[in-house]
Amino acid sequence: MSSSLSKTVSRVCLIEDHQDYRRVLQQAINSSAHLNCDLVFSSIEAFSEGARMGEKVDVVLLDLGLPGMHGVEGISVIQRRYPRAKILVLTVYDHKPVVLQALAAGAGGYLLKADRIETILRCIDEALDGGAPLNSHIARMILSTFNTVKPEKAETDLTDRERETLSLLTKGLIKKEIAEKLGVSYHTVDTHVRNIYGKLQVHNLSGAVAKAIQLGLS
Amino acid sequence: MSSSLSKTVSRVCLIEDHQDYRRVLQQAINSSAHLNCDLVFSSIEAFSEGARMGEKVDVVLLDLGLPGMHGVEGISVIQRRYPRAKILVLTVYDHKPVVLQALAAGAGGYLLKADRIETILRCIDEALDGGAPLNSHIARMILSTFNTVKPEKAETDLTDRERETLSLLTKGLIKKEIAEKLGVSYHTVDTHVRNIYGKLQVHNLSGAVAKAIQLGLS
DNA sequence: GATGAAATCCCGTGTACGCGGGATATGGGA
DNA sequence: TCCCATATCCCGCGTACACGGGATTTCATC
Repeated sequence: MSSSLSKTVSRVCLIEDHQDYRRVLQQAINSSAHLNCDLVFSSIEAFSEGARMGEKVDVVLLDLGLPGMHGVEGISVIQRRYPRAKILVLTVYDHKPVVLQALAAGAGGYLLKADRIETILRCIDEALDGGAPLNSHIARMILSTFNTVKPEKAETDLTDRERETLSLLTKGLIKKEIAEKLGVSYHTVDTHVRNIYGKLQVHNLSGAVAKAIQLGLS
Repeated sequence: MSSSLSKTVSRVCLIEDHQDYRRVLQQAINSSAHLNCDLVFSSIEAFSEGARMGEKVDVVLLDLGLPGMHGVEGISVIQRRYPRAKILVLTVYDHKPVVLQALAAGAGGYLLKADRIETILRCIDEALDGGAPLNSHIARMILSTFNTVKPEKAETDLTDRERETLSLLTKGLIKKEIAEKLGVSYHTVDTHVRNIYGKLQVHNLSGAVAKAIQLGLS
């Protein structure tokens, strides 16, 4: 019904190694009147060879788990080739580190293969409309990174002075500097640090600093 | 068609000061067979008086811009009263600080009043289903906070070996242990660490570990 | 084949740290 | 009132670290 609106047809690029899924998705996209998908690749390497700069591409659907270069690294490759395209990750991976890496790399959305085809099409439209489509569970995962600033306070029964000392350690100060800053002797700081070791179950500064930051005590 | 499924009816609480919008929304929710909305308030204060602990409430739709206590602070009030309820912000505010504050406070989703009523109903279902419904533009805003976390990748030009060494340092290992783990001599590790100091512009292990974790090199 | 970056190895010196032992003072709770 | 956690201070020993000098090998790129 909208073939006359050829000006508003958006072009989708698909990078996916599973032949069957790729074909189904491509057909579904092409059956959408305002979408066109004639650029399909099965790896980042194939994309690098086949995709030409300056082509009009609006949305790239990118699988992670590809043979060869992993998708997360591929995001920057795609961005260089198609600076104006929205890159939507479409994968089975729902593990936090991967998700956050992909988003940090510049993904404009994150969908899961468990999503229905119609949902994916709707998300493409959402991306074209300036949005950032996210699978519900991915969205929840992202929100959880905002709340989890205070995860476990059970182990964190440090005293005020210990907390203060630890905070300065995470800034790279040495004990002597901390002593001066807090207006106490080196030995005091040393004792605090020892107590911190006991409570955090570490036995050197590196470990204490690592735990401190990971527990959000910085 | 599902009034017989009364067991699966979910209860929605609505906190909104605009009378008209509140009424329209309440009616729309109640016209949904599996949703029920008989708890409506026009401010956090009214909510505090009227809402009783222990009530079955699955979703709270919360306006920000309320008279009296601002919605963002209200989130924790609601959480204390209904610890198991999902709190969905529904407002006109789309400014980044407000959004991030609300999410950090524990909001389980963020919708805009510009969204259509049907969209809002769908988002309620999404929240009930364990998801985190976000308005497209809000989602995009959140993603943008991930991209801007990577300002200086110029400093992060560590070699593979240096990265590996740094990673083990963040686990609390000492140089000797790292040497054994990597199958090299202590001196090699020592050199790597020196180079890391130069590249990260620190001069002790604590500082290196702190920078590593903060830059996401762990 | 030269260049250079990366990874590997080594020595020596001075300093900071880890930890074993202490001690004193304060303040709140049993 | 006594006890205990907290915060403060001190000594000494052995070890790990920081940093100044070196060096060789590999490997890709020019």
